[in-house]
Amino acid sequence: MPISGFPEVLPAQRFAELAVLDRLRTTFELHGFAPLETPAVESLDQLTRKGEIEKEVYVLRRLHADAGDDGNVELGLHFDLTVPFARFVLENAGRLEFPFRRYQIQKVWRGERPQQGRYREFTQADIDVIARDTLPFHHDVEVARVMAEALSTLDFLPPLRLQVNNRKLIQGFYTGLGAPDVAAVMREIDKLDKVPAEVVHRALIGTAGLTSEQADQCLALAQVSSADTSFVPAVEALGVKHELLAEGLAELAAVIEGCAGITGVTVEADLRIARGLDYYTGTVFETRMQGYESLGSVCSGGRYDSLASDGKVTYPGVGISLGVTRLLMPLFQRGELSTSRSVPSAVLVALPNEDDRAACDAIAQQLRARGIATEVAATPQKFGKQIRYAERRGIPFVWFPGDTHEVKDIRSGDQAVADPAVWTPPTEDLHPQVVFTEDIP
RNA sequence: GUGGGUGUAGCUCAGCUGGUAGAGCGCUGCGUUGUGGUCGCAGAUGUCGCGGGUUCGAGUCCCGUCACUCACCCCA
Repeated sequence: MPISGFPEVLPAQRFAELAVLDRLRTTFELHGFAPLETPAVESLDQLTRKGEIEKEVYVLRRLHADAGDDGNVELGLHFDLTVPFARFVLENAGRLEFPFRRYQIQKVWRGERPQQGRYREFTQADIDVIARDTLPFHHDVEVARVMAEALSTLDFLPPLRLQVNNRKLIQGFYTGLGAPDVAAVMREIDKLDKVPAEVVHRALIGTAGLTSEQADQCLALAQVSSADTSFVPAVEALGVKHELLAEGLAELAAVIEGCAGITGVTVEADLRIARGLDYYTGTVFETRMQGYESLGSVCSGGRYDSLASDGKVTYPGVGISLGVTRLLMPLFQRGELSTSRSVPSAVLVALPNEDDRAACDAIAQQLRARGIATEVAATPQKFGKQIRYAERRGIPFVWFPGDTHEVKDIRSGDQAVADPAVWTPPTEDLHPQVVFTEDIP
């Protein structure tokens, strides 16, 4: 049994995961994002630079470390890809062309207690755009759009909703309303997922120091959501006025408009999204998967104006991070996502006799040369056994060598004469196909 | 870190107030002597998580421990 929180991915599942990674990569690169890989290990200084001691970091240590030579450089495994990226940007600022756009798909580690959808080792796929001094707002739109497009290529997943909000908008709203502690209001509003509105209402009065009317207003704002820009008049109707609010509204509207026309993924403004107390300063993202709401967000991010700074120059950025493991493992566990077969082979060449192995290998080579994944039967068992071997693994075709070759589609039972120099399986059988099975009775 | 739940065959689980360990699925073989799936017949597999205690006797009761799992916290 694998160690809890360190998922083990079986072949059929791994095919699905690789398909996801391929599509993400393709989309990211189509939009000009450059690949980057940073080390799994960073100095503890770097990892905790933002004072985020909250995150449980796995530290790295040699089993046989010399007692005397304690080399007091403390190392840890990275817990996300944004912090290492910020370090990378600062170190390479002189060599980079800004705005710098990169994608990064890597494992990260967090020493938390694992549970459904929460792992200690998992894969994240991040895209970020970072600039020197100032980063034009249209990159917020770009990042949202690229991730939404990437997600829409994952057509075998349950429906996804990319929910967008803007910290300026809610901050401006709460400030314009006269809230004494804006951060406290956000913290309480963030609990609306799990706590009934009445409880949040009481907390807004008790903990965040609002009047009952102000609390009503905050809850009213949190209820606003729309997949188009109709949220703008809805917010304005609440009657609160503030410069930041107006700015945030305009930005959020721009993101929603910029994502218009994307199909397969719902992109909507949802004014309850707050993203805790992170480094986000404007646009914020969260993503939920239908039927898997309890997982929380599977893809989050936002605008951070001051994540990276060397004291003189500040590098503002905007990014979004997809939790590939969180997205896929729960689907695997419920048996809703799998692959048409557990091996790459599209063809099994039957082996009549051990003496025929060389001839069978030659047939396999002919097929492989044309891109058809092929294996030769391991032992010259009865053909019934060899067919069953293929069936168990989901291999769709069994090849019978002879004076006239024959190939059998073991799903239909159809068998026909074939020439290894020209025969090709249907395109959909060439590679394992990712399949989403609605639900199992 | 805090608080619940669960550990029995490869998998899903049953096993009552203690009395020598079970089902379904899967697996292997045969029927079907070189073309699978259906069907029939036969067969194999367990340190009952681990350690201790109570008892004539513990899968069952008690204590400890480990693992898994769920919730809180936090988040992908």
